[in-house]
Order: sequence, then C-alpha cells, then structure tokens
Amino acid sequence: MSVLCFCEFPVNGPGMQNSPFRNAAQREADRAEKREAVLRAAVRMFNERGFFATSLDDVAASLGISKRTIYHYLANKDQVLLECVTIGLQQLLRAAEEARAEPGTGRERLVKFLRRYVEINMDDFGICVTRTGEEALSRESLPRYRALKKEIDAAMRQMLNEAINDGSIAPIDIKITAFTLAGALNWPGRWYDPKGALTPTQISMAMVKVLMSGLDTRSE
Amino acid sequence: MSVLCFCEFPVNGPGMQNSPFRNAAQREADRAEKREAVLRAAVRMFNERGFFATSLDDVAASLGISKRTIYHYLANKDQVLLECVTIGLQQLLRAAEEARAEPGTGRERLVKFLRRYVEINMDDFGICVTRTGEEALSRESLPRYRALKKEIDAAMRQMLNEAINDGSIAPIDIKITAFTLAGALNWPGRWYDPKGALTPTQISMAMVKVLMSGLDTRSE
DNA sequence: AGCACAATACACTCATGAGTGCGTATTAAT
DNA sequence: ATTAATACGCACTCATGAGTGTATTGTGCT
Repeated sequence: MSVLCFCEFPVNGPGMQNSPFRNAAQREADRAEKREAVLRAAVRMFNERGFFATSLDDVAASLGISKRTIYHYLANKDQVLLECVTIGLQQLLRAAEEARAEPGTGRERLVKFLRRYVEINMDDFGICVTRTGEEALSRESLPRYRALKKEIDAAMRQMLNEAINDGSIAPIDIKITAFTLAGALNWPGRWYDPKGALTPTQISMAMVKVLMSGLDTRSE
Repeated sequence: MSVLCFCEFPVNGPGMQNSPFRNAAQREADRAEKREAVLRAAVRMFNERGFFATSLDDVAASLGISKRTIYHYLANKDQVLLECVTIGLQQLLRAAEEARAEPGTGRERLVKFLRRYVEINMDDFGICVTRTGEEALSRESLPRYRALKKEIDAAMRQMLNEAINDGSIAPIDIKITAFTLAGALNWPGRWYDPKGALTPTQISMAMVKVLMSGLDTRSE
C-alpha cells in the first residue's frame, strides 16, 4: 500500500500472532514506518513553507517528537530532502515504465504517461520535486538527483520518438517538445489546491488534451 | 536603455556640460543607477545560488562594497527580492499590453505575447520570477506579488478569450489553457543556459509552435 | 567658513537553526 | 538477572547571516 514500504515480511501477516513482542523483521518494519512518517511530515512542510523556511524542529514538533529523534532515522536535513525528491522522481520513473509496457500506439502510451505525470505532480512527493530547486540540495546529493531527472527526460523523449516513428503524432522537435511538456506538467505543483474545484484527474485530462491538440483550430 | 531608469532628466544630456559637479537631478540619477546595480548583482546571485543561499554580504562583495551600503539603497533583503520580481513581472505585463495593442487577429496577438513571455523568462529578472517561490517573500510583500501575477494571468485569459471569440483559435478551456501555457513558458527559467546552443528567439519560436499546433497529426 | 546631508565602512548584536554529547528508558538476547 | 542495543529527549555548541549604531569622508548649499 505504501510507496515507502520495502520490507519483505508483512507485519502481523498470515500465520503470525498479533503479539506485542516483535521480532527482528517486525522491528525493522517499525523503523521503516517511523522513517516514512518523518518523511511525510517533512515533505508536507517543505511544500507548504518551503525547504529553507522549514526547520527540523518544526517537523519534529508536528510529529510530537524531538529533533534528535529525526536524526535517529535520517543523517541530516539534506538527506531528508533527497529522500523526498527521490520518492517523487521514482514514481515518475515507474509511470514511464508502466506506460511503455502498455499496448497500443505510441500516442496512446504517451498520453497515458503524461496523464500520470501530472497526477504525480499533484501528490506530496511530486510537488516537492517541482518546488525544490537544485540549490536546496547539497553538492553530494545533486548527482543522484540529476541522474534521476535525466532518466525521466530520456524516457519522455524516447516515447515521443516512438510515437513519431509509428506516425501516431506529428513529427515535432523532440527536445523542445519534451521541455515544453515537462514545464506545463510540472507547473500544477505550484498552483494545485486539493481544496479547489478541480480534481487531479480532471486537471490531467484537460491539460493533456490541450497539449495534444494545441490551440489552433483543426482544419477538419 | 535601462529598464530601471525612470529619471526624467537625462544625465549629461543635450545642453548640459559633462561636468564633474552634479546637480540634484544628476545625483538622483546616480543613486538610481547604483540601486539598479545592486539589484542586478543580487538577481544574478539569486538565480545562480537561490535566494536563501545568497547573503547580502555576498552580493555586496561581488560589487566591491560593504553590506551596509546595500542597506543605504534598499530597506532589507525582502525588498531586494520584491524589487527584482516586480521588475520581471512588470516586463511581462508590458509585453501583454503591447501585444494587445497590436493589429491582427486574436491569435496573432496571442502568439506575439507568448513569444515575448518566454523571452522575458530567460532574462535575469524574469528567471528570478519563475525560480522564486512564494515562501521567499515576506507576508507584507506577498500581496503586491500576487496582485501582479493575477494581472498577468488575467491578461493572458483575456487574450485567449478574444482569440476564441474572433475564431482564430479553437474554443478551448481558458482556465486550464492559461495554466498550461504559463507552466510551459515559465519552465525555461529553470533550464535555459545562455551558453547553450539554442538562442532565446529559437526557443521561443519552437515552444510557441508546439503549443499552438499540439502534438497530434493535423488532418489536412 | 560652516552647515547639512549623502555615501560608505567597520564592527557589533542578535536570532535562528543545524547538528551533537550524553543521559535515560525500554526491550531483546544470553 | 545482566548485558547490549535501540529509541528518544534535554540541553548544548556553533556557524551564519540579517540588520544596526556610529564614525568618517566628501560634496553641495548659503
């Protein structure tokens, strides 16, 4: 269920008593869960107030724990941010892989990807990616971040390429188009309001439609 | 020549000796020039390292002056940022006004505006607008900033509306389209590299073309 | 000459927030 | 029961950077 839960052994799963005494695997799961809770609390605050305006003291307070405890699960503030954006980027990457595995024309796969892309960008971790400038990351974290971004960009370009090759979209400039799409689809991270009238699904459908059709009148 | 020079009296203009003794108007112009220099230096650093990672000591050092001098021309760091983004936003606003004053169809005016919009977003002050999140501004500055943004958004929507009404573009959803365009056109502020292969003009032409035509194959 | 003010610097205060040393409690392993 | 390890908090250090009090110099005004 959770994006962050990588543990192999389900806590209190089948064949296990719901016991207050936890074995090694369960304790590891507990730890992962707490770590995730920290990241969730952090990313919400980062998105709301910005990374620099958020102190780890604030994050800790929102969880009713002390800052020292956060440092038990994460090395430093930089790592907190890196984990957050990595989760967001990995979701995007997974969306690309899933879309490319689908049947249909290149255009259909592309549309699937773009829609999912916008939706992820309206999710906590996705928002964090679009709102976080490179300045926020440390010199050490930057390469990982850039590498992931590059992978996503490459996936986008490849899908554009495939769609052009099978004739399902027009033969446009791939590089510029990829930037244009990315910009348009990242932007909701800045203005999307969960309490607003439009749902993420509505927004993603409408935006992708605009991008696919363009503004010009169709000649048919 | 300069965007920032609002002085009415040209320094050492016609009918004036180029004298080392400066009158009141000239001294005011000097002051404005220095103030502008501070803003320029600041905006470059903000764009390069980010607002929070830039100290006014750094900005001062880059100009060979002391931080105290900056405070002679600007009240505080918040005002430095507000001035920078205001300049950028005002350029966008002016672009909107100019485009709307042009002859031609709604589509032609819109295209003119969009092209100029991208170009401004690859300029120092424009970049600052797109890279600066609302978190960076103080509670007092935010209203001014938001008001300007809203004006630009309104101008964009009005132009879309006019173009739809005169039939020169397709009848699309104005709100979503405005967001989509803004996002796509703001994004270059994040990736544009003055030392890159593409010039701002090339980028703006290509991006606007993609947005107007869309990715779909045209039926004609 | 003498006053007023603009321009600029030096050196300071002060708050904030990242990261840490150490002490304590709870649980697991032997 | 004792030991080891994990979890957590309190209170601290320390750097950084925004903003200021005050002194100094230069220039225009009368």
